[in-house]
Amino acid sequence: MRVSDKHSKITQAAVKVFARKGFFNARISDIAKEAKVADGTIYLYFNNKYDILISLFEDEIGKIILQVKILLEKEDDPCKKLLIFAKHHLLLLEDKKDLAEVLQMELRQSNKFMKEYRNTKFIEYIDIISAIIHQGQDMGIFNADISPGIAKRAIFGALDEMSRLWVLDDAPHYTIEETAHQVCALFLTGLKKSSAP
Amino acid sequence: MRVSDKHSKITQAAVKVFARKGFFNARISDIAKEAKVADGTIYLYFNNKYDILISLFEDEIGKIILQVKILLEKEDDPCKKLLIFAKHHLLLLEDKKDLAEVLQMELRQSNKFMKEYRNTKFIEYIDIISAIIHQGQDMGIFNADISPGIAKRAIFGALDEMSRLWVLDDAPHYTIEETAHQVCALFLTGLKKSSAP
DNA sequence: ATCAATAATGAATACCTATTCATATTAGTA
DNA sequence: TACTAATATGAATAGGTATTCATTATTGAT
Repeated sequence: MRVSDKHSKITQAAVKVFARKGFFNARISDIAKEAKVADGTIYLYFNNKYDILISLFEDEIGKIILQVKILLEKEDDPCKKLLIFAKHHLLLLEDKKDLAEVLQMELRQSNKFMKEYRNTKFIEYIDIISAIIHQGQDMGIFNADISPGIAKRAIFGALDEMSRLWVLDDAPHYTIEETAHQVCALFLTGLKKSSAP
Repeated sequence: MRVSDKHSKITQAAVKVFARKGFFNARISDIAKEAKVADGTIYLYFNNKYDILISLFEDEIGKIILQVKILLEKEDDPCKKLLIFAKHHLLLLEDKKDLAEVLQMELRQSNKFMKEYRNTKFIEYIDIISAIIHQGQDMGIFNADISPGIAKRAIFGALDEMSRLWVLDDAPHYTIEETAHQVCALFLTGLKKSSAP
């Protein structure tokens, strides 16, 4: 078995265990059992428990960034780009529920206790949104007095809160498609009725 | 010293300690020391460590709900109501940073591992937003095809993500006032330039 | 001042788990 | 096949902490 296979086996196991029990309640032995390796083996591939979480995050969000950037390349309209981003973000919950839960709940919290970890991957991810907004503003489609720095956070926060709804709730009330459309409509045209009916 | 004083002393100490170290890294003895009581005393007022967190949440969010509802009572315009809510939400970070951090980071995570805890206080809090949206729709000011159930989550998520920015980042780039206005503008009028200039 | 409650204490208990490392297994090579 | 280096093992280590409870202090009524 190639080295990378075992590394990835442990990562995948960790995703499952962290999703099920949370980072702090997860035991190294749980992860080892799930990955079908000995406890000690984990320390041949990771420095410590935190390192598993960080490493997992870097790897997985890296993949997500690549995927969504490829999808966005093909599109020019910033409105449609936003919809693509929203759908892709929400789709993670359908495709990789465990991973979505870990990114949602665990990573964010751990951030706080690892100030040294600057989490550049996360910044790279949300900067995809601000790039879309900038483009829309440059094209004259989007309102120029919206701050992309605030809007990117607001949009990410909104999408992420929708995700949390699904993570916590076993019976989702809306489909991903529907939710993505609603959230985009909200951010694109706003709550207020357009003054010219 | 009245019973309720000690209960509240422990709660306040727990807020500080949870904010500083996080729920899982916080020790009962840390809380006891901060509250200037013996470790065992805590168990006269709370069943266990989780109970401190839950209890703290119920008490504090209860107060917040009361406060914001009083503020909203005096206002009729749903747009202004939204701004009041947004400001009030963000203001918590200025007024009670520790509490804001705990509500932000700790509680949410713990939720998942306490499925039996339905967190009705949180629901009550975000339902304030959907009530505002409903009102705006009834008054014919807000677009009727926006789902208040989705919009309440999106707006809460956006505000909460802005909060997280401040919790994690020591040097905030925007003021609360500015952020509240930007977020409200985003949700009220949207990114797109109005088609009738 | 005396006496029950009532409240508070903090050392002891009882249990848990990340990490290490001496040992064993496997893979690669000649 | 024999040998070496690279991998893997899992029991033992070393450290940690939520909770309990026998004891002590406080309170308030008589």
